[in-house]
Amino acid sequence: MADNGKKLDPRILRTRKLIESSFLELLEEEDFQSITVQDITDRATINRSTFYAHFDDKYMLFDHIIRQTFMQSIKSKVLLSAEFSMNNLRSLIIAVCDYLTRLNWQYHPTDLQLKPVIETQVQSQLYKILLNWIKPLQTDFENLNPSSELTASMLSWSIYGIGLQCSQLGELTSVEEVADQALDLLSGALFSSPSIESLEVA
Amino acid sequence: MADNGKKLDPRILRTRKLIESSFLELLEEEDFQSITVQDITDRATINRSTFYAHFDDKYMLFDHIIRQTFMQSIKSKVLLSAEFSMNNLRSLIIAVCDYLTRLNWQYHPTDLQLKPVIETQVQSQLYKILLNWIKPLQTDFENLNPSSELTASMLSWSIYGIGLQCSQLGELTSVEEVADQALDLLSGALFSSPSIESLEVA
DNA sequence: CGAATTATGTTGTTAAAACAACAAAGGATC
DNA sequence: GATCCTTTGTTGTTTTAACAACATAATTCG
Repeated sequence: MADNGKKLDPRILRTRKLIESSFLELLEEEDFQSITVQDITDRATINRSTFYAHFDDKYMLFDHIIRQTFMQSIKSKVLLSAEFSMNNLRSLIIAVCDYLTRLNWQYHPTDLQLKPVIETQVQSQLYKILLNWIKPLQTDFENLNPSSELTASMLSWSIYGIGLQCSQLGELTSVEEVADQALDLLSGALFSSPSIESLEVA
Repeated sequence: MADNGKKLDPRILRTRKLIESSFLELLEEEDFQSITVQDITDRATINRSTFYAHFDDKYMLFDHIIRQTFMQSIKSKVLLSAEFSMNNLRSLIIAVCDYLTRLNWQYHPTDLQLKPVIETQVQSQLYKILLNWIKPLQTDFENLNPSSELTASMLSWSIYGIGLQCSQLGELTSVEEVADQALDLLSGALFSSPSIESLEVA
């Protein structure tokens, strides 16, 4: 999605992968704050200054990691090239719940400042996915309300909220159950929209 | 032993390790002849021409790998810094048998031309080890017969022969049993030597 | 056999990583 | 608060790896 078309030097790819995997390993061992850039580069067997040629700092690295792991996780469970449908929306919701639940288990709750980073990345990626789904439906009815952008924005935040709720409930409630309840609410809102009212559940 | 005291560039170490591990992986999947330099460098995520900056060709790489894995295996089972004794000699014989037996299982018998490479490396490494053990014993009796060099040479070839025998017998015979039989023969020969006749079994 | 493909080894140029050294910010300790 | 020590981020230079292009074996295959 944000992939550069250029052929990247293999050394760049290797170095980035080394940084990413080292960082992910370290995150499972200790909390974010106590990890130094030197720790990361030591494990990656690269020079510290090389790190700064790829990332501004460890916060930017975390930002990148969240975007990457999120998209990776979503791609394995949802067909992003697909069209907008209640079934696809359901898959997306469940995938987001899964991802955020895993994060909740994995990272120490001491790293409170990481939440906004996760929030921003997850929401903005969801927005892009949803807009790609919704946009084609609206081409025949240009300039109608609500706009694709507004719908995508509201949906992305809703789904993020669902995922957050899900991750806080933990394993107590079934993810599918929560997703279906949320879908009921969303369908009511969506079917009042003139451009996507033809999408009743099959 | 043959380690260079210089601090090597981390990139060199990383590249070599990548080449070595890729090559070892490929050797478990297919036979030596069918492996190309490109195959190795593809898996190692390095450029083909970089390979030639480190090794002349894949034969030299194999040579290096044998030396490396042999010494690694021996070091884990025998104290190379120790002095010459029947017990240490026994450990060494068993370690060589183990190594050659594993090789026999691991590599395809189609690669017949690899045997001389293995032979040369194993024998020459054994020679170095034995000479380091024997040399100190002879300092008091310089220029006596047989020389340390001759003793080390004969012993190294003997042990290589034992290992070869062992690897051909396979799992049928106990390695320890073969080693003890060989030790009986060797002790007879060694105790006629004036410089190491004081080494009777404890 | 002869042509086509594939693998090998080499070279000169370009891009990336290593390194050392630095100033400055942050934390810990007394 | 002053001091020490660690971490951060930056810079200029050197070394290594990538790349492309080439000539030349070695294989495959019609």
